[in-house]
Amino acid sequence: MARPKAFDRDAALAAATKTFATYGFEGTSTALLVKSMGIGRQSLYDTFGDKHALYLEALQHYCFDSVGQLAAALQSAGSPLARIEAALLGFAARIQDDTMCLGVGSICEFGRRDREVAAIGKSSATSLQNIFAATIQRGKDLGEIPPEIDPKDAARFINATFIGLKVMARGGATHDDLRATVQMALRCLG
Amino acid sequence: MARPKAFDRDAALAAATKTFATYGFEGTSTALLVKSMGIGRQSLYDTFGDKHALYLEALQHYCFDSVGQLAAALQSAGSPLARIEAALLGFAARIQDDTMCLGVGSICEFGRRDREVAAIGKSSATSLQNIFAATIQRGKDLGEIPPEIDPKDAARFINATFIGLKVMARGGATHDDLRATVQMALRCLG
DNA sequence: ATCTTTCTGGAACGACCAGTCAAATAAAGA
DNA sequence: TCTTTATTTGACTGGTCGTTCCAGAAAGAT
Repeated sequence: MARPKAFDRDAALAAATKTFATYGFEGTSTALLVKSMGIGRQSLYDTFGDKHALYLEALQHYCFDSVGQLAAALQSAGSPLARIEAALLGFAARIQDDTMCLGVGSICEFGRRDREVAAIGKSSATSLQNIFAATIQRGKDLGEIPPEIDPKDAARFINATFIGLKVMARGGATHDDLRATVQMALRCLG
Repeated sequence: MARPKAFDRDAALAAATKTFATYGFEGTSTALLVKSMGIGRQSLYDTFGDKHALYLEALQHYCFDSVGQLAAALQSAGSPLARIEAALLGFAARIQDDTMCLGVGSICEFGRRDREVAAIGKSSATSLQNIFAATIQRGKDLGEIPPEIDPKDAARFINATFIGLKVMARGGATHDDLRATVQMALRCLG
């Protein structure tokens, strides 16, 4: 073994994630990445491959983390409806410092052109909707949510509203606007 | 007066709009614009200024048209709820040929960094939500929508879901998925 | 038909892009 | 301490970016 890396790989990846989330893939130059990650150019290429590979890894990592955090928030004890409300609002609040949700950003920027990006997006959307569906099922079991609601449809709908919230937050919507929107969405489940 | 332009300005602008909607601002090169618009390089710069000015004009035009079309669809006679459903589905269906809604795309790509882009987005979102609110008010008057619904909140919520639908369509959601999602959203108003 | 004004198309510009190379540096093992 | 191996640093590459210049072509006005 020889000289170890002088930077924290995870921290560098997190910085890249934030930069990509703010400026998009095409809007982020390698010079900006090098600067925001605080590492040398060659270190970037040695450690992460190239710009596209770095983007994929950032996206993968971001989606995995986000779904995990939302799962934790949704699966904790308490009223399922209240959990959903808190999870959506908590997440949307993080957008407001001018960074987009990288998952939504990647879909908007690439659509289905980039197969790898699309696969990550599709897979994490499925995971997230499964978690929403489980929470909704729990709400049905508890009698909070009426039995005629199909958990899969409702989960997809909640995800759609969630995406809309993130875009609105990116556009500068106030926290009050977001909260009122979430409360309207939850009416459907009540 | 001298030689008239050999191309249709509106058609060229429409082509640019489609290209921007597909690849985003940063993802669209002037070479691609020249090709997709079917005009010469110099004609582009003489007629539209520069790439950014062309983007702004395309965005403005697109938002104006879209809001107008949605207004027409929403204000036509018939059940307000059915009008909303048809308007949302009709619009989302147009996304599927791998072009994004340019309005949503611009917010996702730029956030609030570009003041002019943000202003267009904000203004057309307000217009659209006013139209939704009027339609919802009409639904209340007709007794289709319960009186405790606040039209402004409901309109913002419908817009959020609408944005989510467009992103999902861009990501490859099926028409059935979109329809089920719209129907869930309309439950909130019923 | 000629003039004048505009449009057109191709070549060219400097700036910046993503990515590479090689010399210099630093840490671990002998 | 000396070798080995990896990381770092910064200069550098070919290519593409948005934009402009220029010469030629075309159509209304005279």
